[in-house]
Amino acid sequence: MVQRRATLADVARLAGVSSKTASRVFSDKDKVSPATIQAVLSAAQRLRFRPNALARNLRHGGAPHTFGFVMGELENPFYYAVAAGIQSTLDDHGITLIVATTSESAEGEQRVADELLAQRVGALLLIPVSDDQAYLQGERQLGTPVISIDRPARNLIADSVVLQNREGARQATLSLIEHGHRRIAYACNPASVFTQKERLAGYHDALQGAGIPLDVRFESLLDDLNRAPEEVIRKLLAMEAPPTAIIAGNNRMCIGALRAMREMVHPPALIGFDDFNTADILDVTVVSYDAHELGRRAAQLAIERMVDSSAPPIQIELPTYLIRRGSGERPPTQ
Amino acid sequence: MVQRRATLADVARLAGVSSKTASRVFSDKDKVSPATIQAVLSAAQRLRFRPNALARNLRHGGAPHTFGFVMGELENPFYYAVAAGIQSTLDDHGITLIVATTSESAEGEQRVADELLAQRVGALLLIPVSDDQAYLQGERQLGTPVISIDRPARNLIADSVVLQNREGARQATLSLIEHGHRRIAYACNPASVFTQKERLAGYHDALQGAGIPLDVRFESLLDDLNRAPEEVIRKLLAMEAPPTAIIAGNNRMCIGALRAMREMVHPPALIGFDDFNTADILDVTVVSYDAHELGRRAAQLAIERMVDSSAPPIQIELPTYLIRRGSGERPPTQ
DNA sequence: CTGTTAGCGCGTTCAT
DNA sequence: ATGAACGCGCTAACAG
Repeated sequence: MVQRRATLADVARLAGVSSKTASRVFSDKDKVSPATIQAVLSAAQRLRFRPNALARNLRHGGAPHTFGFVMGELENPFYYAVAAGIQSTLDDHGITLIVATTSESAEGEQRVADELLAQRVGALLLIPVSDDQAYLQGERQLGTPVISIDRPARNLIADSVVLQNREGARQATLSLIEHGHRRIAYACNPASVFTQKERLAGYHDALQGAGIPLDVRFESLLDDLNRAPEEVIRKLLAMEAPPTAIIAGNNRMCIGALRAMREMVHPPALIGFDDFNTADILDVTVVSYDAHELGRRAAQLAIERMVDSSAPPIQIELPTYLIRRGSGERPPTQ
Repeated sequence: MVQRRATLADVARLAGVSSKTASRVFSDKDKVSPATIQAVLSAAQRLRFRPNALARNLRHGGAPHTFGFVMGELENPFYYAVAAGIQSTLDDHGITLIVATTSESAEGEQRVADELLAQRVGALLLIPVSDDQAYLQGERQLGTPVISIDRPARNLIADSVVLQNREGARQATLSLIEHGHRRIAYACNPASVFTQKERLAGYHDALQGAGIPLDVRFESLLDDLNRAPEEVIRKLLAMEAPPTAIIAGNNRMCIGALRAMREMVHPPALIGFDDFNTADILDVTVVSYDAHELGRRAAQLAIERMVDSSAPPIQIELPTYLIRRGSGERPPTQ
């Protein structure tokens, strides 16, 4: 039998007090006599009372101590580190984080963001997957902080916390050049997203600075979504005058590269973007960064915006670090 | 300037209709004339109206099309896969998933679970970290489905979806025995959680079945939370008459083992529990399973329970598979 | 320290 | 096809 859920009024009745007094027990504990508190609490327990946050937040005009986080790619460890970073900062401020996830589609993003905003969360953090966040414009103007993580929001004035993608890729490329490479390929997939465009630009910067012409053949495979990462790398290495060094634009591509190079006697040099679990064991040189910090900074920004939502939007850029483990320091094989 | 947020009444006024008519546009679209719909929608847009889910759900007595998921360990890739599995099933049913994360503490679990329930989610999925879920008892009796994932709930009658941990560990151990090992260690940390106890039992089953006595020295390091995984393995291998094979009870321990064995000429055999990203590249034999499926089944169960909450609780067990990649097939070195 | 009144924004009666 | 009034559960304001 589904029994009716107990309300504050029920609890109050059982405890022999007014509903407001009962209410106070769950918020303003201070101003209630100990005896009354006891009576109310035991009544609540008997009735299995659980405060209705919906009603409470409705009354309060929102849920300012709950932040929402929209996460697109559920399978990417990087984003969990971001989530953990957000979490840790919010924990210190007594703010609850609710994460709404989607299966990585533009509509999905908007749907869950709308859902969170409909709950009147105090602030919204998101990793954009759609290329248009205009739908959040109104919300921001109503004072809800919106913070974009990893990529800037598009068609929306919002704060953002991103990586120094361009500089990171430039340094990786430079390091390869210093180790004698001249045929260097950048591989990624998809290539059309912000982070990849930036990294690609950094790669170009370095080549140009060293007077190395772009080899357009190497770019022919960019953004080939139909091909598995491993295969993209194989194709690159099967060219004549193949690259002697490869920069993998993300985690997945890097691991694909490792698979492709598994049985090669003289594998090309490899630098990955994004550190990973076993990179040290596999001696993989990577462009690393503090994903936790990305989340922490975003959360801090959101909290600051709660106080002063009219401040001009800012963009924070976090540094990257080249971690040399061997794979990126191999000299050219020919 | 923080302007007041528009309500349905404001929209109705601007559109020149009653608030109920405006309301219908956002729910019962069918029974409103197209012209009115247009008028209301454009008014809504002008005012940047966003429906207040708090009010709506309050009226409805809950948010049945939103499920909550309590996830403890944010850093464990296994749980992302579970989350993704849940998501994919809920997507098919138009249900939104909100994930509340905790910093892996018992109080954290209860706090976020309470928060979710206070939002009156339709169902609660959780990976227990606390060893007592009695606090959810009342909720389940009120008809909210509670599904426990990876570990059964304790002191709570609830459905659960778990792995065949014991059988998986038994098979791994058996395989090692068949390859000639007799000094086999099981390493994990923490060891006090359900999954590890089960796996340890499976390991014991296999040893006993083969008439191999337990070597208590190998168990002395179980649950040594002060020691990093890598160090636990080092300690094991530094014993006299060390194990010739190791079963790592989870991901972290397995990677720790790989680190510890990195420079060994004749590393012991190794089987890990939980598959991971680069296990194929590192030739690591693992006990694998379908983490996605774990999430999907849990979500299905929750949906079924929404319809019939009085059905007796069931426990689903998902199989594990030994994936032989080399590390587990090495013969004993002495 | 405690009770009364009113209303948060919406949707469910009933009417028309 | 549309509208009026009431109430979901809770708390801010004001008593007392």
